[in-house]
Amino acid sequence: MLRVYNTLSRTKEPFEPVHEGKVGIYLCGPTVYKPSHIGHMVGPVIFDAVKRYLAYSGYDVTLVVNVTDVDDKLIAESQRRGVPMAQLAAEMTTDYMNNLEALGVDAIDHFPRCTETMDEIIEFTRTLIEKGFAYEARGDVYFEVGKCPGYGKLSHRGIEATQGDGGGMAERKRAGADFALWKSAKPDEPSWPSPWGPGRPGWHIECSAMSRKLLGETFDVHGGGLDLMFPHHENEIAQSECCHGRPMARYWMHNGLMQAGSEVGKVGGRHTRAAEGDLASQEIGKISKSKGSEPFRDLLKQFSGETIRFFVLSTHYRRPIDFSEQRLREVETGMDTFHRFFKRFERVMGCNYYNIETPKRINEWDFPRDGHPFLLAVTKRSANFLSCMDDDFNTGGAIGELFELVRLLNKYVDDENLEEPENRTSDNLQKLRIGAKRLRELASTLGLFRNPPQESSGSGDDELTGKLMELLIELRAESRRKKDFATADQIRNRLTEIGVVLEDRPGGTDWSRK
RNA sequence: GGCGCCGUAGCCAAGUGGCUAAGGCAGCGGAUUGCAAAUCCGCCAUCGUGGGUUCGACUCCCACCGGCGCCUCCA
Repeated sequence: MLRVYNTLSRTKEPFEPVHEGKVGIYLCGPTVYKPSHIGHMVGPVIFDAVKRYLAYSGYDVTLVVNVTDVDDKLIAESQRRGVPMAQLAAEMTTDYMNNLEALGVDAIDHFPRCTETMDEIIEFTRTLIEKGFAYEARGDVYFEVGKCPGYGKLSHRGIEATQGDGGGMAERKRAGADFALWKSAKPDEPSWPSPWGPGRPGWHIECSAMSRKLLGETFDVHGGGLDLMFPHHENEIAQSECCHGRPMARYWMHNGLMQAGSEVGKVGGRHTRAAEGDLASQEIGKISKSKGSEPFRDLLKQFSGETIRFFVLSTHYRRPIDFSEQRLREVETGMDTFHRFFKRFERVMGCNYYNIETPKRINEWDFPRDGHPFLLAVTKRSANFLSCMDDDFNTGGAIGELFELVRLLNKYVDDENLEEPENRTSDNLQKLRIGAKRLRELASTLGLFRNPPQESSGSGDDELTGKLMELLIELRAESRRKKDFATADQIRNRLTEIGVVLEDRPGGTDWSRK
């Protein structure tokens, strides 16, 4: 039974979608005015995994992530750079999409743009005026917070605590807490025609309009970073619920924010065991435009998207996570265990791990329960994995079970001595396949290990390198046969120095980089 | 000041009112190996501090200390 933590109630609640078997998720996406940094990627990675798991659990899931391509920051940046806003937005949207692709985030169904939702936004705004929840003031339209019963129920604030007069427009508002639905355009600003004159949407209204357009008046999950809870989400609720007279979303899920030490941005450098006191003294804080942080695409030069994905999912989504390159390196080391097993699987089975077909839905489990200890252990760990995920998407705990699964698989290969071809039987191969399949199936729900990592493609090295390695390995094998270990070790040591690792196995010697 | 979060081994990180407190990284010992690498086995925590509730708390309550977020169109 899946349980989800709902910010509205501050408790974990049983998950019951509005329409049986279907789930609609809306996630607040980026304002595309600058290249995205790692903080922007946390939400997409988490909700991509949430969707995968829900789909695996049997739901028909629709995931929507909006792209804000009209906004004050966008206008400011386009003026600063002397580039049309639409062009800037297009560039930054491409950057964002590339980053998502690198992370393996491909479960998002719709990316509505603000500029493409203008009719709905205007319509929404007009309805709010008609219903008396909003008022026009010299070309602006404001939502009247005082008219909205229950305002503040998400962030648990009273209206009196929600002052903040924006920038200079306070005198047009009836109350300080009122917020803009529509902003009149200054002469040099991009604008869209409206019943109130040329202007652009306020920050919050697009989400209300888009979510209704794509998911309906009441949908299942609304997600976003913790920092958006107030005022953004609070205002979305006010707009949508006053307009529709019914709940906007059943579950509000807020992810913790990525934090960064002063280390962020320092690429490369020494990474020998960092001195103990070093980390403690670092200033930790939220990643934001003011603190600055490197564009995500630059981080991708150092770490694979999958490493970053693994890193993000290794912590529970509601908790803050500290970014550090050292951490990422450690994650890489951990992931190697999986990648090595996948190669091992291929050696033993003669077929590619990444080609194993896995069930898309949990009810398609086809696990023989014949009481074999290995299979029983695999089943136990698989069940634990599901329990973790069912408990408010505890991806950290689930990943722990994944490690247990690889251990079990490696142990089985060891115990059965499957590196030696003569020990392979259809029975033990079959069991190994079943176990590996389960690992792949579960990891897929987190979006992990779906495709081979870049490095291990083998084709990355040219033909000459391959031939030369073959030669060296052959020479070394010859030396070993003659018990000339000095020469054999010299070859291996020299190769280690240049970043090539040799591994001797029953079937021969393998080499790999790094 | 208001609202809220967090403090589990050297580091990261799950979890739980009583059963061996997951897992990862690092480290140590062992099996394996000509030696390695990889893999496997084993070792490595009384859960910030002080009270309280309870037959029993790391888990619930209170206080304190320490770290952090929002209250500013920052995911």
